[in-house]
Amino acid sequence: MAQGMDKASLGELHMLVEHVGPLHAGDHVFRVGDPFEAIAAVRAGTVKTYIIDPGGREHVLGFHFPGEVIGLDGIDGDTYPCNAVALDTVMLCRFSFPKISVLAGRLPGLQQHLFRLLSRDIGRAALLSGDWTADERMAAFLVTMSRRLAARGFSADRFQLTMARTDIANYLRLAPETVSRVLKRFQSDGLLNVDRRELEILDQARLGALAAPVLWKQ
Amino acid sequence: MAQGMDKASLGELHMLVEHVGPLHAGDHVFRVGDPFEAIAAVRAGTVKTYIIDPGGREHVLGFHFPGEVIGLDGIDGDTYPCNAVALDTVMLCRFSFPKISVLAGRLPGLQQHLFRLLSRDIGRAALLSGDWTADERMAAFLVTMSRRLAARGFSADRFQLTMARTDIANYLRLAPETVSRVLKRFQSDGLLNVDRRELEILDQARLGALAAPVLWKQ
DNA sequence: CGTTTGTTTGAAAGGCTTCAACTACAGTGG
DNA sequence: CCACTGTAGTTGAAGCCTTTCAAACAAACG
Repeated sequence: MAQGMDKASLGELHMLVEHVGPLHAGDHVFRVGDPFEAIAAVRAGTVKTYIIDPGGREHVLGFHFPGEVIGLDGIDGDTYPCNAVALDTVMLCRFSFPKISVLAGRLPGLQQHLFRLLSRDIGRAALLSGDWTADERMAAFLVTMSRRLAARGFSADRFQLTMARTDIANYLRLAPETVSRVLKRFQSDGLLNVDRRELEILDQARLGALAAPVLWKQ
Repeated sequence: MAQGMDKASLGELHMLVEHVGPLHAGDHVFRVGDPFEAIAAVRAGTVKTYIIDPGGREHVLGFHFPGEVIGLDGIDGDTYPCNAVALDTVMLCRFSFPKISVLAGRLPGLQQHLFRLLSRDIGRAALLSGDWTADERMAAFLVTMSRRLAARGFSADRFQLTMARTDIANYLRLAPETVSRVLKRFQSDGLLNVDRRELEILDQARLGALAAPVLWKQ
């Protein structure tokens, strides 16, 4: 959150940061309809955002790793439009939105940063759209996760699938059975090793090639 | 663009508006890689935004009708990430983004309006995602188009499909043949009449019911 | 009037889902 | 420590929807 801002500005930012946590698996950060008051940055753990449609089916909107921001889609409205739940042990920083919004009026750097965060999310949603094959979706999911974790200092080749297969399926708009089958085939093709929720990517190059049609924009 | 703003503010806004047009079918508003300088509001006609993937396939990102804003996704970066082309005779208002951005720092109402515009687009992209059937997609497309046109004073029941079948197909991630077949079936089911690009919705209720699973969020 | 582009129609093929059953694991209480 | 129970994950077979391929057709344009 510190880009184009001087030290004094950062000082002001610290004034409106509230540290939250630890939350445990299953704890909710916010729920649909909760009054929108703050956005939050994940400091540790994984947060899943999702909605339940009228038919009772769950749609996973995204997974959020350390360094990433949740709650941005609440800005257009006075309540959160989705649920956010911790998948493991989670630490957060809450930023009061009214306060940050006022501050943004005085700090062009902050305003621009917020504009950019919002604008970026418009594009990110496009990952899901498109009629990709199950293989392409899964590869793109794994490559994206690997990159995002690596950007935060974690291993790009070994990490945990902190979410259930069902969550992955709901995120990728696939049946859980398909997720299972694709992962198995990827393993027998030597692309990766997967044991329960432990994942090791063996061939980033080939996996990236599979994901390429989906990720060419990023 | 006038919400929570007083007359003096509106006066300032008029200072940075530039009227553009008329553009004719096939004329581009901007192209991928053009320097991002402005957002634009459609005053008349239809604008299609799209990208060409490395395989040469066109992906239609959206259609934009009078009263709607294009170019927002350029904010995160210094060039436009997509192409915008006129589908018929188009009139535009250009808003210089650097200027509007500075002004937003002084007008909290404008800043909030921009935040909301951006935030809303994050959600809108979700229309495409989801693994809906061809019928559901087409119904949602027609209902959404009808509503948006009606919101601007046009007829909700009779309007022109200003875009080609191929464009609709690329937008809905369907084959053009499927678009053709679905429209034909809708017609023989008494949902609508379609003659070339002229469309009349005969049964908004049933069409809305078909689209409901896709549109329940809006 | 011929050519090009866009649209429609038909038949076959493919990929994912659905349904059903089975397996593995974690937590619980005996 | 071990059986038990419930949840999560895996595996197999059948079915369905959309795509693909191919061709006919219509409209627009020179």
